[in-house]
Amino acid sequence: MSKLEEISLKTLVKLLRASDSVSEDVHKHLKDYGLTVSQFGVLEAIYHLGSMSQSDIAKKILKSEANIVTVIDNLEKRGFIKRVKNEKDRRYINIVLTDKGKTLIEIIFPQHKKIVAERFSCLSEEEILLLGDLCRKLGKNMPK
Amino acid sequence: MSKLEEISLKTLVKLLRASDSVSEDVHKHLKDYGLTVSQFGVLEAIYHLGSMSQSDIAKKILKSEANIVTVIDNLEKRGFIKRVKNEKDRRYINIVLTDKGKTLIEIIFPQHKKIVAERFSCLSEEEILLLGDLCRKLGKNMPK
DNA sequence: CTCCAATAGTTAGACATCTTACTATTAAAC
DNA sequence: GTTTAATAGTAAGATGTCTAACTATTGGAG
Repeated sequence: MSKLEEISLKTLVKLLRASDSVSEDVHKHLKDYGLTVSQFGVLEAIYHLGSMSQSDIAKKILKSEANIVTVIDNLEKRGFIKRVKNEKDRRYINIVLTDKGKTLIEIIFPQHKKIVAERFSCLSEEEILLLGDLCRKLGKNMPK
Repeated sequence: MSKLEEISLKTLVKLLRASDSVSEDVHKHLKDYGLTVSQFGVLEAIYHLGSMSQSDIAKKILKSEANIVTVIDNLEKRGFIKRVKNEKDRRYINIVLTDKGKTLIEIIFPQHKKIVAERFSCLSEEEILLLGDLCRKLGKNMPK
């Protein structure tokens, strides 16, 4: 086995495990609010970026269109978001945060920030930046 | 928002996206063989480490005990592994690779290595090692 | 020795997500 | 303009995974 293949394989395992472990830790508290990771992703996206269509959301949180329908359905049932038809192009539906949804995300997000920072505190600031940089190089369609 | 919180959040997003993107790319070819990622993980684990119990496998591939039962069921149905009762401690079941399973993994694994190395080729050797190191620091129960 | 706690595995039921096929709407080609 | 292709969203069905409750087996405390 070539050396590059070997270190790539080992790094793959570490990357996937680190990602799993971090994701589990930082999303655990969502259960207290009955939210899935995807539901939180939707609320967070429209809270920070404003209302957008379902397909935009799908791209944003990397889930299939069909799945987003279910996620939005469930958030809508609980009154955290609402669907608003776009009158200019009636194919589009804008997903809008309700007051109830805004209240919720404003409770959860500060906790989330703290938990994430805590989880990354085993790395120095330089290491966190470096890790982000390497992930950006490795990923596709990455945020800046 | 504190600076450390901010860079931690951004790095979290990059880590999860990179991991998703890489995982999708390097596991795509498994569908050609009708294998799920978990099924491949089981075959690969017992191919390289020898037969082990279901609970060992669960720890190894980071899935729940209950899920491993299903994964093993499906691999067994297709004749890639078999269950062998451990006679010394009858609570344990050893999962053993069959000849058919060995043939399969010996076809898939070399392809897998190549695909992974190819996927990491946007990074230099030093960067891959560095990424692995940072992930190891960040994760829990990480391989060396 | 007996009983209790821990461990390995299984089953049932729930849920998130995926793929595929479908409808509705818009844009583009001719 | 009419037809055709592309896009947004939905519905149906399948699958992978989870939690919780259960059985079987083993080890340890008294």
